[in-house]
Amino acid sequence: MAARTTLADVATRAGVSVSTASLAFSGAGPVSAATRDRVLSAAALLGYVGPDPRGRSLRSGRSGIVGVVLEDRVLEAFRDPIMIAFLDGIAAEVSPGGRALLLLADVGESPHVLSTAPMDAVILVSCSPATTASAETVIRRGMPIVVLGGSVPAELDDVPSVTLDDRAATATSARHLFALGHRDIAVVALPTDIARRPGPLTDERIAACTTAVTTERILGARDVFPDFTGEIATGSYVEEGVRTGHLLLADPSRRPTAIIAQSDLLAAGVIKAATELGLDVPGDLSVVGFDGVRVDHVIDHDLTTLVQPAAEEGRTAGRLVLEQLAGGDVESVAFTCEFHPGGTTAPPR
Amino acid sequence: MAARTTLADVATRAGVSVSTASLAFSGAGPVSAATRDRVLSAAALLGYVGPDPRGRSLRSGRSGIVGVVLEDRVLEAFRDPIMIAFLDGIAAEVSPGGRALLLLADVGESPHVLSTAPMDAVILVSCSPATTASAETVIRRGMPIVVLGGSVPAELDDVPSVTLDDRAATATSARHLFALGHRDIAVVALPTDIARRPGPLTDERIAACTTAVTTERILGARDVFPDFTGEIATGSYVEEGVRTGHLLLADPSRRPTAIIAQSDLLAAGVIKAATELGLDVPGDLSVVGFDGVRVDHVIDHDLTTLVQPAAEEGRTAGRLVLEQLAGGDVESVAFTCEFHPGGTTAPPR
DNA sequence: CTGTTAGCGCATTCAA
DNA sequence: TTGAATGCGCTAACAG
Repeated sequence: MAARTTLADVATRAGVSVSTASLAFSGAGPVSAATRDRVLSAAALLGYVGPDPRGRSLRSGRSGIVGVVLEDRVLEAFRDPIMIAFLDGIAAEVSPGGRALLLLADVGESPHVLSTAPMDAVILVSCSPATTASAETVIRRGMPIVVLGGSVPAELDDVPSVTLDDRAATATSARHLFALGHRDIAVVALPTDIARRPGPLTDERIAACTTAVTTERILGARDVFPDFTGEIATGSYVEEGVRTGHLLLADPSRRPTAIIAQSDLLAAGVIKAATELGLDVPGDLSVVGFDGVRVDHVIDHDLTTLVQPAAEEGRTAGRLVLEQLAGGDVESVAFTCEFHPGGTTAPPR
Repeated sequence: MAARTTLADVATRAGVSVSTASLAFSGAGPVSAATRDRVLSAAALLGYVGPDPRGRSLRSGRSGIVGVVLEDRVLEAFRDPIMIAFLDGIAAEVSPGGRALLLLADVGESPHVLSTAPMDAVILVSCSPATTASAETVIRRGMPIVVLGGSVPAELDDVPSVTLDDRAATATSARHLFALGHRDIAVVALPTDIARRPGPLTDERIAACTTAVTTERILGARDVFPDFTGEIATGSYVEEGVRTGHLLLADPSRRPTAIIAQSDLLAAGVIKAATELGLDVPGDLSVVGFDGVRVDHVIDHDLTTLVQPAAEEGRTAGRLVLEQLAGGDVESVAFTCEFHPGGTTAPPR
């Protein structure tokens, strides 16, 4: 590994000073076309690709990197298309500035990276108390933070965030079911704690819930149906919808007429479970989802759901980061879900 | 934004020299427990999180970042679970060392990042000629590279890679179909060029194919069936399988008895198309896939397919990177697919 | 328009 | 076991 050629080498070769060479590359200052050409061709000759980011970032104080913190490991996090849409939105907003995304997945496993990784700012995606703890590290580093995804944990109240009207939105779909005549519903909930323990959705579990999104969506259902049963899933996966669906639908004598699933993947799973049990959706069972992810590959229904503008949320999170990096003051942004009445809800038999 | 506290501040506060403070943090050198404690508590007092990565990386020459280059933008790239598995494998291998992944998606759009992003090494995932062009930049930067995913484009022959026996594997599933008695098959191919143009799979298109994976898998089918028709998909998506499936199955008089899909998602789509046309799989049509991704949410079949060890490939790519960073010489690794005989193939009617 | 001068924050020599 | 000095590669002031 030969010694890397540096800007100084290029400058010498071109017969100019280092600072001039620097300006020639950054294009920031006034450099005559002739000198720039000389510098650039000298660089080409020496195989110099451009200023070393290490020196540059030490000097400028900027790395051009935006960290994206995910609670889960990659494999789990990206099973839910909503995550991919978030990330895509962030990338779309941030990349044009020449910035790149540092993926910090499963941060609970190695919290150390948060204090050692070179970044200019951080976006916390769908965080729970587990990640908010490590978020303090980031704050101490003096870096801008934005929280993205669903509701914001109370601990991060003062951090700019991109949120969703989880409660109101869920209440909308609940009212839709109520208006259709449903009185006996069940909820398939997202995880309520970091351990992702499954189990019946009891008042105790609800009270102990540490995941803001889950709580809010439960409250939205409560706003319309004061009383309902439910099951807690271990994550937003189709097979968890199938599992919980079977639990809720197995006993015909205690079978709800409608199920509110807290994600589209869970809803798709519930519908599959219902079909397996010989139930017709929406004839025998109404199902609503949440997210507005397209699940038509999975089920042959047009799912009644709440569409969240995931890509737009991602972009907004990116924008809030950029604005903070530009020195601006930033306000949280709240998005609204749009109710999509599909073909999976109908009056109860 | 107050001036950041530096290691020097901490050292002063602790009444030691900067170098001692440095040692106290890195733990590399001999420091008495007493002094280390003094340094650490001084740091805590000042809210010092740890050495600034900028200074550290300039000095050490290492950023602790591994770049992952994806051809597509995030939204498209991660629609295929195989990509997620790759990334998860890479992260699993690389994270324990405190390293993080820099996601460089849709690099064609902003090739500049490749020469400006702080990285120690780069993994090119499923690259085509489009990305190999920009790979030269990385090579000129003197950074280790590993190519991951499918077959390697000829241009990157000399770069260490993690490959798959695409051709031999496809030949295996083709022989399976042949042994069942199929003589009239069709292929649903992955994109053949960067533009992802769809269309019939003609000899011209095959000859002009710039995607190594696609070519290899076509050749594998050719090894058994010298002659077949086919359609080119615009990507590894279920709906593309549906679309191409309809094209291939619409005309009953020219309907193949079996379809080789170059990915499981495409295969799932083909099966959906067949079902929509009232065909029974495998009764009226046999279908094989490729990848070994679990698509049982999408179709109610146990897909006959070729299982590639995606997570293992990702891990290996990560390992090859780490070994190169450690100064080691590295050999390419070739993986083998395992044929999984599922329930979507049977003798033709 | 170009050159000179200073560090950015840290890890690593080498001495003490 | 600790401290003093040095420079990693670059950019931003300022002076010319």
